[in-house]
Amino acid sequence: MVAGRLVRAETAGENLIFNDMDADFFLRNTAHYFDLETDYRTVLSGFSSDAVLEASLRFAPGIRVLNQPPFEALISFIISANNNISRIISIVDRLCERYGERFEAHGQTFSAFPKPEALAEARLDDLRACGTGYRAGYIIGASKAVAEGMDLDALRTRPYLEARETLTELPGVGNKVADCVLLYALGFKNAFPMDVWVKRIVHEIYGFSSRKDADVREFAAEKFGENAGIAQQYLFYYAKANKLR
DNA sequence: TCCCAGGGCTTGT
DNA sequence: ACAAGCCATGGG
Repeated sequence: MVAGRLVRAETAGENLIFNDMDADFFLRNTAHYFDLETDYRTVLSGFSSDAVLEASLRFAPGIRVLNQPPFEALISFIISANNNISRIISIVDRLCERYGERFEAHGQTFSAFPKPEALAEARLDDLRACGTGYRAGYIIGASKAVAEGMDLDALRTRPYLEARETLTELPGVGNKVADCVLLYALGFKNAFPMDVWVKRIVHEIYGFSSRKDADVREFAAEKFGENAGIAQQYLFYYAKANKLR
C-alpha cells in the first residue's frame, strides 16, 4: 500500500518496474515510500569502512529504509515487542482483516491497515483474539492518543530527542519502538533501533563491551554518523539471515 | 519441555 | 539510576 493504493512491482534484471501508476503518483508517493529521494550510494560510501558492514552491504545491496505510514509503523512496532517477525506479520494481517477497510484492486478484495479510530474503539478481547496477547491494551491506548489528536507527522520537524520522548509517552512504546517509528516512518535516519540482533552485532562482532543502551547508542552515532539507522538496517538483515550468534 | 522472539512496564534496591 | 521478573503467543 502506497498512499492508500495497492502498488504492484516486478523485478526485471537490475530494474524494479512499478505498474498501474502515472508519473505524478510515482514521483509524489511511490518514490518517497521507497526512499528514492535519498541517494544510497552516497550514504553507503559515507560509512567508515569495516569488514562486517561491507559484508552486510554486499549480502543485500538493494535494501532501502522505507517511509511507512506513521500510525501503521507505530502499531506494528508496538506488536513487535518481545515477539518474532512471522508472528508480527500474521497479527498485523489479522488486524487488517478485522478492523481495516476493504477495497478492490485488480479484481480482488484487500483490507487496508486500520485507522486509529477503529483500533481505539476495539474491544480488548477482540484484539487478543487477533493474537496480540498482553499488547492489546497498548494498542488501544496508543490508538486513542492518535485518534484524539496526537499528530505523528508533526514530529518530523522536531529535534530527534524531543520526538523520541514524545513517542515514548505512548503505552507500549519505549526507546526501541520509538526509534523504529522515527526511522521507518518519520525520516530520522539517525535513529538507531537496538533490538537483540543489533546488540549482538555491536557486542559480539564489533567487540563493544558496555551493555548500556546509552553507550551503544553513542557507539553507533560515533561509528555510523547521521545515517546510523540505514547502517542498522543492513546489519540487522545480514545478522539475522546468517544467524550470527 | 524449554527457549526464543526487531521490549516495555512494574517493582524493589 | 539500575536490575530483576513478568508478560501472551507459537515455532523450533
